[in-house]
Amino acid sequence: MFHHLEKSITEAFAALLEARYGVAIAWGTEQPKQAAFGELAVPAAFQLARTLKKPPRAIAQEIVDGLGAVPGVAALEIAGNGYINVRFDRGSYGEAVLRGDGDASRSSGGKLIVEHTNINPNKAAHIGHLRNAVLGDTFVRMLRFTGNQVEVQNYIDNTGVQVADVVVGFRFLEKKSPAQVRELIAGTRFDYVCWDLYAKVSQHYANSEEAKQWRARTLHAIEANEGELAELGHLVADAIVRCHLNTMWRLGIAYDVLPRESEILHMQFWAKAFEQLKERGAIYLETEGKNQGCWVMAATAFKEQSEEGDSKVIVRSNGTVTYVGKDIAYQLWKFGLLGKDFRYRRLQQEPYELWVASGEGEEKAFGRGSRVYNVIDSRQSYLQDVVVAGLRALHYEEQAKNSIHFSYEMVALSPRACADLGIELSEEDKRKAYVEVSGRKGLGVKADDLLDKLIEKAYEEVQSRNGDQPEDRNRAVAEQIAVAALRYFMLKFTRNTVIAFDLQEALSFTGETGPYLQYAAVRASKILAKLADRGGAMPDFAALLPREAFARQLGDEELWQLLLEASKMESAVERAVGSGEPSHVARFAFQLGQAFNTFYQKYPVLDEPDAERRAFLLWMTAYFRSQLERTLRVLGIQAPEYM
RNA sequence: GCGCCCGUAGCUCAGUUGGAUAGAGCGUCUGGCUACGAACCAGAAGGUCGCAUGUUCGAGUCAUGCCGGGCGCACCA
Repeated sequence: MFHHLEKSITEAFAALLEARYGVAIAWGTEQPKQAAFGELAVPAAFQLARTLKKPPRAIAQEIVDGLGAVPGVAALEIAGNGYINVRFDRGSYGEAVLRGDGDASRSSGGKLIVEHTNINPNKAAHIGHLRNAVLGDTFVRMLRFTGNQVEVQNYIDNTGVQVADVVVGFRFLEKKSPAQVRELIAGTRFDYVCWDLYAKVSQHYANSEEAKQWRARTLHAIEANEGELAELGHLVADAIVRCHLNTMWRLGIAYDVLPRESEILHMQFWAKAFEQLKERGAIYLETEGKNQGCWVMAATAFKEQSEEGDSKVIVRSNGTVTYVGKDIAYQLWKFGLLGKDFRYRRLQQEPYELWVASGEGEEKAFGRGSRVYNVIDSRQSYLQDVVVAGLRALHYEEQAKNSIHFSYEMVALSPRACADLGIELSEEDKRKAYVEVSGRKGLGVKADDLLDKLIEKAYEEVQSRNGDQPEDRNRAVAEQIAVAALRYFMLKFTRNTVIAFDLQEALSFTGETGPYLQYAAVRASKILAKLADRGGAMPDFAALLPREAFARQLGDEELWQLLLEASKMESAVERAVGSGEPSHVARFAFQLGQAFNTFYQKYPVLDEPDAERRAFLLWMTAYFRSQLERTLRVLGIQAPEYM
């Protein structure tokens, strides 16, 4: 509701400023520093003071006089040096919230594509991957909440070096046949087995020339899709993808489609992109220097300052394409610009509808987005710049502008967390503020381990408070709490903050955490449940609470502030979409939880003797619960029935 | 060397695109369960917003320069 009224007030101001001063820009509104100043502050007079050469206060007075009555506004006050503070008409505001004004989400233009997760399918997912997936999934939920059509893609690099490394481990170090690997897949935590094997292989490379040849051979076999090595590659990648999908689904994370590197390769996506790039002069064949014989893109395309002859290799001198080249082809496909498409087959084992790219199968309308968000960590910003430059060099200016690198900083481990996890650190690492996770060194926290640990801890808590409930029910609640704790922890930091992962902090259920939010929602539900227990029915709020009743009840300053906070949910999500910051939704959710807990503490709803007040407090409770649950849903957190 | 990011309370972090008296969680200290469940609430202590210039009515926020830290800058992905 808040954003609804805010918008109409902003428009009223803008119309007046336009008519009176010929200023076309709609000055934004702000939150007053103190709640006592009112609900909105308009600083327009400050900006106008410069051009009009008049004191801001005098201008503010002119604006207020000229504006007259604005619907929904009780008073306009001039404060400080020239702020115009707006006070809402509380009665009509309450009535409008009850009616549900402004709750409907608007829909916008074309389809948005969000690509996230993108984990190499060669080992278990770790906390770094979790940040990517949770950020991406939450952003998707935010976009959908604000009425956008969104397609979620999870790109699978099933033919890359990392998969090859694990195949090398199975085939050459452990001498395993495809049949034996199949047994491992069926009988073990296969992603965990590969986690260890990958670290072992990486170590082996350091002192073995022979191993490096194994790698080259394996990579070639996988790319050509021939022989036992290629078979092993498929086995490993497909099995690990399934593990990743399971891990992510535990957190409520789902995808629409899995484009795969193998199809990009075998369906000649690159060849098509290569034609375009050559044709339009986006890349050229280098004839001299260190990159002689390579097709390169000039650095001037993607760098502000670049040295003479500086360039990025797209096609190697041996004719093979680099990762960036493939990524350009893939990005073109996402916008429907490639002139080629995948076929798809449905993955039957998944609990939701999911399609995977395939050489043959059904045609589907995936891709063809109007805007593309790539959730990729900030270390790859250079490569993302090159991809965008590729589009620009092909004269796809519009699509280049709509290619958004949704970047985030890495998750590292605090030295204390390493100690907690029994990870040995070098003297150098111990002195650092944090230590980078490394799959090659096997250094990190597996996503499922962390989740299991959280569930175990949550279960103890739930069990101690709800010993009378059936065990499986408590178990389900514990899982919801663990997911909330984990997701909230990943979301509470802004994207460009390096998270120094601390196990003890991540395991905490008190303070600014997911469970805190769930607890507020549970408390709200409990009041309403208790009402039913005592034989009371939910009143007809519309009949009991006319505008005058709202005006009376909301005369209580504290209750007014609480209602105001709850009604800001929609505008909080919209602002967060605008700034591209899921953490803003998380932060709002926490404030909302705090507001409800204050309400809960101060106003005993069911014991309220006055009939109108009781109805009002009950309505507030129901409204709070609804807003809390809606916000949690955007964060991908469930509200348990009890906890 | 070049590019990007960061430096705010003891610790971990916010700060709504330049606005009014810089906030939260954790930790510390004090108080609150005869319950709509205390995974909570109320309160206290805690700040030279890295340093220095500048821009203007106004700077944690913008510019420049330093200091300190991180990450990139492959014919790897």
